[in-house]
Formats: sequence, structure tokens, C-alpha cells
Amino acid sequence: MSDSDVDSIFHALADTTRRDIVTRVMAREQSVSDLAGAYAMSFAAVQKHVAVLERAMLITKDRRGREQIVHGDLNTLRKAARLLEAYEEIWRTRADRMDDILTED
Amino acid sequence: MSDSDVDSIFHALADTTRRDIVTRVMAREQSVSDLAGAYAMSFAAVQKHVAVLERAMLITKDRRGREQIVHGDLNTLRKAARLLEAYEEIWRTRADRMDDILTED
DNA sequence: GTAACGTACAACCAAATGGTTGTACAAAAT
DNA sequence: ATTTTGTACAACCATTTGGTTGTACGTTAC
Repeated sequence: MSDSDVDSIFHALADTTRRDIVTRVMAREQSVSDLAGAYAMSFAAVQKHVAVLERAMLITKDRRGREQIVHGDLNTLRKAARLLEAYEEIWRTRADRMDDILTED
Repeated sequence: MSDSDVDSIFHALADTTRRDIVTRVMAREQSVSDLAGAYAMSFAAVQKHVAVLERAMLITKDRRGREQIVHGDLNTLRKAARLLEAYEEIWRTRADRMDDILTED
């Protein structure tokens, strides 16, 4: 996973509408227009949000007839979650070293 | 935690330099100019990145003499991590319901 | 007291973002 | 066959972003 992949994942999550889309499609797959119907903005705007999430690989699309069905991608979400946990781990490790230092006198 | 708080946290994390700053300050607290020295960009640019992280509450600053010492804020990181885990939970719950549906015939 | 250091902030710039409307086209329904 | 539906995409716009340089100011060192 390159830096720019991670950039795009967090960027995709840095918007309330997009996080809400993720919530919806994790709960149940649905078409782009189902999603568009849920927000007070143009279809094109929602479609752009979907495209951002798709580029970030947080969702995938699957054509069904004339509809495009949007699914959540659990794998990418897990990667993002693990990344944040890695920062906690860095902190924990440093804390341990701090502890070493404090107890070494 | 408001939506815009979450927006600012993920936005702050959506940049390689800023994630690197988080890594550094989680490992060891350091001054703004220590950080600035580590990147091939102006002091002002690094200072802006630090300001973005500070607004997102991912770091805090603490004046020590003429230096400004930057610390990582584990708490905010944990909140972000838990948020991502919540999406996984939504997915898991839906999966369970799927399972219910598949076994109910 | 003066010089150097660490920081903050304003002004500026190019590029990206998040929204809009309009057009185009394939699939489905009539 | 025609209309409606679902989607994609371009063009446009205002705002934000991520960088720059320059200025200012308090703190430390000489």
C-alpha cells in the first residue's frame, strides 16, 4: 500500500457525506441512485463522492442491468484501522522505553 | 465528537507528511523546528502541517522556553481507530443478518 | 545591548475540492 | 418505437489546500 493509497483512503473518509455512504453500503449494498436519493444534493455530486470512495477502494461497484450496485470493501477499511492501531503501537513502545528509563536509576 | 471534528481528523491524516509527523511525535516529543528540519520544505510549510494536526487534536503543543514542543495525542487517535472499527461492526452485523436469512429456509 | 534562534502569521500562487447544470447514452418500461 | 430511468462525464465556479517568501516578535546566547 503506497503513501498515496493511504492519502486517498483518509481523504475519502474526511467527508461526512462519504462516511455516511460507507455506513449505508456496509449495512446493505445499494445502487448509486438509491444513494443519491438519500442526500440533499445533485445526483452528480453523490456520484462524485462515490467515485472518490471507489478510487480509495473503500467501495466497489458492480453493474446490474442499468443500475450500478455499490458494495463496501471491508478489506480496505481494515487496512485503515490497522494503520491507526500502528500509531498507538508506536506510542506504546515509546511508553515502555519511558518506563525503562524511569526504572533504571 | 461532531462530524466536522471527524472530518478534520481524517483530513489531517490524509497527507503523508502529516502522518509522518504523527509517527515522529508519537515516538518522541520534539520541537516544531526539529520537525521542520526533517522535511524538504520550508519551516512555514511544516508549521502549517503542525497547525492542521493541532486543529484535529491529533497533537498538542507545549511551550518550553522559546521552543514549542509537539506531543502526539493518543486519545484522538484511539477515537479515529474506533470509528473505523465501528464500520467493520456494521458490516459484521449485516453479515450476521445475511447468515440468518441464509439459514432461515 | 546585540545577534541569533524559534515561532507565528500574512500575502501570494497553482492545484485540487465540492458543488452546480447540461449533455449523452444504454437499459428497461410503456 | 418512444419515453423514462440510471449512469457517466464535461464545463464551470467558489473555496480550500499546500506550498512559497517576507515580516515581526519574544527568548536565549554572546
